[in-house]
Amino acid sequence: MYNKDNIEHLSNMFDMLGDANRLFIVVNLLEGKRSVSEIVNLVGMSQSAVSHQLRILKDAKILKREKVGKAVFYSIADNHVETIVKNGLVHMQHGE
Amino acid sequence: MYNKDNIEHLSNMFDMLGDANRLFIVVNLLEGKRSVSEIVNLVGMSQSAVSHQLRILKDAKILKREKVGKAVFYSIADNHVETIVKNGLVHMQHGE
DNA sequence: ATAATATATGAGTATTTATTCATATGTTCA
DNA sequence: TGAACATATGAATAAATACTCATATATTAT
Repeated sequence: MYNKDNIEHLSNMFDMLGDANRLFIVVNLLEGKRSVSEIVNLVGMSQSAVSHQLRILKDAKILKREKVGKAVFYSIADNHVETIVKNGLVHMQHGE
Repeated sequence: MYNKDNIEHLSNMFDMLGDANRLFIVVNLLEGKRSVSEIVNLVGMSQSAVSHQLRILKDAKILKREKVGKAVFYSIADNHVETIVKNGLVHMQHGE
């Protein structure tokens, strides 16, 4: 049977991806890092709301943060996240 | 870029799996169908709480329901769900 | 028909969560 | 230094959520 810690960890990850706005952000970051303002434009939420969500995603280690001048870039933290999201998308596209 | 409907659909799915108790139920069902009372014993929640969550999972088409006598069996609805959960577990087990 | 067992459900409640609004912080440029 | 820009943050609020408790429904057995 499966390790309960793994399950809890995985459920946290799914929980982070279980919000359409957050998932939309993460999916867009599959193509590479983006600044906060780029993300704001893509997702169509307020700057504040985006910033709050980015903090949540960073704290959960779904995203990582990198500051360049006055801009801040976010990108996907590791390839586990990337794979899980990509796998999910593949399954969505194949009907049902 | 990715279809917004797919993303929303996928986020719903992640949302369903984003609760440790629900994910624990689903993971246990990877091994096959289980009755409600079996699930109650496995997960250690009250019968009522389990029943509520099973209904949520069934409505979200994560699980399907099958009645046999006075027992009700739940099982994973389709192999998309199965694959997403299994992939997730694999990634959890390989460190991070 | 009644009791026993299995599951479901509705109401109520407490907690979590996502947003907004206002403002703070940090950085570059004039 | 001060204005302009980019991002972050705290408080407040509204909505969603996961329980519990009590009870309903359905099935089987006596």
